[in-house]
Amino acid sequence: MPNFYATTPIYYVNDKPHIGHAYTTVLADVLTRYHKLFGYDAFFMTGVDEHGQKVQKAAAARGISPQEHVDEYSEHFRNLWPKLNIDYGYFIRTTDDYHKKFVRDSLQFLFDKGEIYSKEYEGWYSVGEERFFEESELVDGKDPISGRPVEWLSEKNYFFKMSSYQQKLIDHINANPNWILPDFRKNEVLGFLKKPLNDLCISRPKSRLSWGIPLPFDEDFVTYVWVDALENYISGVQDKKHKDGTPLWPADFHIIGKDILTTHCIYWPTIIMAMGWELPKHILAHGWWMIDGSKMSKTSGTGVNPMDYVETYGVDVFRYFLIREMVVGLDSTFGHDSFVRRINSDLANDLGNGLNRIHKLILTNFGGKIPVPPASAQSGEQEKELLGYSEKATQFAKENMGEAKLSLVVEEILNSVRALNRYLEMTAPWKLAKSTEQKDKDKLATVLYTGAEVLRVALALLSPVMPQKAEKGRLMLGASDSVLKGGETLGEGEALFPRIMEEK
RNA sequence: CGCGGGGUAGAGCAGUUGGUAGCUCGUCGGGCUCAUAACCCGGAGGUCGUAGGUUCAAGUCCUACCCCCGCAACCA
Repeated sequence: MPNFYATTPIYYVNDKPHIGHAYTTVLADVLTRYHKLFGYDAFFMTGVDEHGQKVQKAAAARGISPQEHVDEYSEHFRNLWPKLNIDYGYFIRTTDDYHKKFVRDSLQFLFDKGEIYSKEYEGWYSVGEERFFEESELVDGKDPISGRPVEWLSEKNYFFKMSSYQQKLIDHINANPNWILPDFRKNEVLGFLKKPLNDLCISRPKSRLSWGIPLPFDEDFVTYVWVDALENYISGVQDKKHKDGTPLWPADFHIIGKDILTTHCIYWPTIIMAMGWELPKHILAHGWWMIDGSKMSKTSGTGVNPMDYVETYGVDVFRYFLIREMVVGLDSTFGHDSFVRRINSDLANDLGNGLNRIHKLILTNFGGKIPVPPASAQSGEQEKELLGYSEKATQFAKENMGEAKLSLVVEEILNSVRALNRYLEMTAPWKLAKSTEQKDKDKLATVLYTGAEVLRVALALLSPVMPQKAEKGRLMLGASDSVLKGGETLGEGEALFPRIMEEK
């Protein structure tokens, strides 16, 4: 049994969950479910990043400890995932003790190995923003964000010798052209690596930031984000194994948004190299959701709120839209009209309606039992052609889930459903039903059986995207898990995907 | 010369290794009546941002330019 381990980023616990988090996690979930469907021992991990300045500040403002704050806020994410039908294997929190130990051990290892050194950092520091700015970033000599004055400050910090792994990283990328997906992101990273890499500042003095993991070799400092956050991918599964006993790491996929490409394709791999670990097999960077043409903003609460759609129209339909609409890698738009159009056209008109057609025809003509097809069934030209669509979709799904071309996979599945609707038009079972001739009766049984089979396959292939709806559809067909059996009794008929009706 | 993405029918988008330009919606006409005002057939509508180049052949490769957008080192 082949194995599969994927990760989402760990989300910053202080953030309010939005469509970005939802999409990344749904994508990971769907990918994982596809691998399960095709016989993999598949697992994915998500979680939250709980340290840092914003948490420290937010907790202070609420008059509670940072730990109390993150205990409460981490639930925002943990509670969201069931609502989105997310079936994660493990949820990691960076304040978990085993994680902190893992991070401290690795920092000590790097320090002992000479990969970490300290130096005085000098720069323009903004007290308001609590960070340094480059000379070039300043606006009129002031903090470009708040406009407040900055002061020249000197501060000791610890640095990771990232620069010494630059060439090794470039070599690895060139030797593994599918390591970073999609392709143009790989080029972007290579472009970035043309310039000399700096070393990476991995600490903050406790005086500035106390809410973090203390450096094992200097307790006056805490580690700053990179090592802490990125190592979750390994620390979270260090004691876990695939069913065949192999460890989960290295991951098959890191699924990330394009904004954190550099952290995952440069910082993280160089840390891994320094630690002597194995590199992840693929890093998949997706695009952003635009809301009505503008970039999603977590601060401006204006316009469409995609998360409301889960509540209003249902989870599975929401998941379908995300997966069908976004070409993995590129940006997409979340718009009300396109949502309604997509759902009505693909799911209500084609799939749901097609299912009802078959259901009703079997109900009235065969007393609600799947007709037993005569021997000639499926050997007719029309049947072969129709079933060809199902086979093509199955094949396409197997081949393309590896590169996560899910929008195309879904489109291919829908093609088989559209073919079914055409097939019904050509064979006109409602006319066959009126005939008394045996050959027409045989054909009728064949048509309805074949039609039901195509739907069964389509629903099975869509189950990673729409787990609940696919299951309901399967029950409607009375189909057992793998095969459609003649003689099985249909389930209750219902509009699986109600058409979204709106007054205009 | 910072980096990257996009510019394809009225709208929104696909277009793998170059070989008659597709999909969904909308629109016009027709059909069917099993079905969720659904479904099926046909039509109209595109000089694939601009200008060159390579090639027997380019939306698809090369060059230059124009327009829109994002990123520029912790917003998926």
